[in-house]
Amino acid sequence: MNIYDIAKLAGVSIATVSRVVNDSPLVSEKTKAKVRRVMEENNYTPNVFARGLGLGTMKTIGIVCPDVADVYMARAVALIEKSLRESGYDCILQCSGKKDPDDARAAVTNILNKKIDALFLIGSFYMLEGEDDPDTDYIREAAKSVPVFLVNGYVRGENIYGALCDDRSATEQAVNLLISEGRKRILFLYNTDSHSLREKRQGYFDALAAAGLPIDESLLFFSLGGIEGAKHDLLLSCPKDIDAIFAANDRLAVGALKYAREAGISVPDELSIIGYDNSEIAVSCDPELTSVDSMCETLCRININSLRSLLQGEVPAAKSYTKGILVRRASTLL
Amino acid sequence: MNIYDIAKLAGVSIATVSRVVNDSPLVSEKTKAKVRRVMEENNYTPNVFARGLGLGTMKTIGIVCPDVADVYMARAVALIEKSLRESGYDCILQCSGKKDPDDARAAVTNILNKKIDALFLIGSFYMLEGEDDPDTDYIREAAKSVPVFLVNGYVRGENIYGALCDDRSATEQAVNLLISEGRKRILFLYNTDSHSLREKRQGYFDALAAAGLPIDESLLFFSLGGIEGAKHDLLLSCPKDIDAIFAANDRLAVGALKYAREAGISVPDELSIIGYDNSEIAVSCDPELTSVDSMCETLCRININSLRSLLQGEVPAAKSYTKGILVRRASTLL
DNA sequence: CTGAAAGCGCTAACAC
DNA sequence: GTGTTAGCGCTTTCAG
Repeated sequence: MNIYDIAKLAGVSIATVSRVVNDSPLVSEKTKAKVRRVMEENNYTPNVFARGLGLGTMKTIGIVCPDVADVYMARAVALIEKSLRESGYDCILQCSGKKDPDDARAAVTNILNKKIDALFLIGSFYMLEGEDDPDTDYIREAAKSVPVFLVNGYVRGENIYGALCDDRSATEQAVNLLISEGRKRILFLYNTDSHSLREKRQGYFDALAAAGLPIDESLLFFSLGGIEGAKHDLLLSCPKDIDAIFAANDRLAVGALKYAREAGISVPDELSIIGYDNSEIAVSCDPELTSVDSMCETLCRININSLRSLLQGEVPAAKSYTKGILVRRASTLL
Repeated sequence: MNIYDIAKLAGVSIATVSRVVNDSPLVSEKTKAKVRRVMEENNYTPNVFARGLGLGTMKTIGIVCPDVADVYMARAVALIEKSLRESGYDCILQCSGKKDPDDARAAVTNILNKKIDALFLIGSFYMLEGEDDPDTDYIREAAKSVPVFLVNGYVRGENIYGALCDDRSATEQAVNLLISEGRKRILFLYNTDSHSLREKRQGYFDALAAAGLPIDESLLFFSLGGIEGAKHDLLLSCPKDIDAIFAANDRLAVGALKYAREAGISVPDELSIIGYDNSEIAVSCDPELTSVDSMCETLCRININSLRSLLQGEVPAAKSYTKGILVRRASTLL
């Protein structure tokens, strides 16, 4: 059932049917009604490919992220998908993997071929070494064909928009809290090297410096493998004299909590722990963990609004910030 | 830059270019190389819409689920996306919402218009009252145009495939464990009414019956609102004489754990708790919870394999089962 | 307000 | 091996 069939059945030309489909004001209400009836009777829907060919768009947006199974990204995808669907867009999702930046490039190249109308990149992973890193040139390249939106990231370039959580100051704030509780030997626990991580580390340094505390490289603790991995690694080689842990994500923080339990260290009396992301596992554990909310939804929303502005011919800000919020729970003292 | 441009630049006809694009054996290696070079120099990629129009497919598969922000579905989407990408398919994702079955219908209708090559439905939500529920007719309707695959679900019909976790027997097994530990007043804690839930409830009844324990309607405890909600509701009105809780998902189980902590009930000494889904929060809490692994990945994989078989002209089984696995941890006694 | 006809860029049957 | 050409189903001038 195509536009010709409908035209024939309705006794009009295909041009008229097309106009009805697109709700053009150039058609009389009468013929509109007639054509609509025929379309419904045959439950006709226009062929999206043909439509795409003619129009050059199928109203889809591309979402690329390292891994949807990650709760943070899943939340972002869910929100973006929902919002953009309300504006009539479908979403093509592509997970690019968490390791190799080259895979990111391949993913972007691939999804661009789908002639999407906009591209969302989720996670600071795509930011690499900073806003001007030449390794992100593929993003600038992509931006030549569609607007690109970074959720918790920004890359300088024409037609590129991004929103960032100020991880640096949020971390500084979190570490300040620990310091204000009298903590002096604060472990920085992390498991990746992303832009976001570097910002957190810097915030950690900032807080220490402001308090006149020494920066001790041995307090930067790297551990892969999630909850179990962190627990295991800490049991193996955590410096014994620490009195607090700032973890770059909640999974690590829970691992730290389990380490403390197993090592017979009481939390928060002997050891304070702060996590990051304010995810469900931060409230599943016991004691519940203080955690920094990295404002995933807010970042998504900023980008979505930028896209909406763009569609209306307005020019949105290229780069926006939001503050992380420290959500305080039992595992810090005060 | 289209096929005509490339043809001109390479000094061949568009047919030849098309053949090169599709790696047809009918072209000499020499001209193939020449055309390829021109394509690369201009980094030409064929227009997917035109291709779709001619071929009737753009090699995309549709994934519909109630909510990707849910960890279970996120895992499923991640796996399906990854596997099918390896086979050259892109994925369109659409979240249909968790409440209204009509939204599911709308989502399916919408995504079908995209001329997808297959449809995945994630979650037993879509199964409604059973395999033959007329309210799932829209799925049978969809199956007339593309094969439909249900992850943890099945609907009887031509061209419909599904894989289910045997939630009934897994639950029975879990409740049996509780009974074998001497528990007699076992609360059944739940928050939805899906096919899967009904199976769990039945498994719960089975275990009680087999052990000669009475079925007490007051032990069926409904609670919305996740961890906090469950804790709150239990504090308010949990029967005082229970000695175990079987929770239909880990979130509820953790809520139960928090309830016990707050009510001063020791786990597992006075109260055993078993969760469902074997998710990360079941190992974030303390004590870690025994939980049933509902085999999300396995169910996805079965469906993916069915699709692959179908593409090769084989006829896969319409309905498959997998067993849930009881993962035992500290919160049960033995 | 409506219709005729020229694309949109590609595939595939058919010639050579 | 390669080229010609007729669609695929829709949008959009351009006429009327």
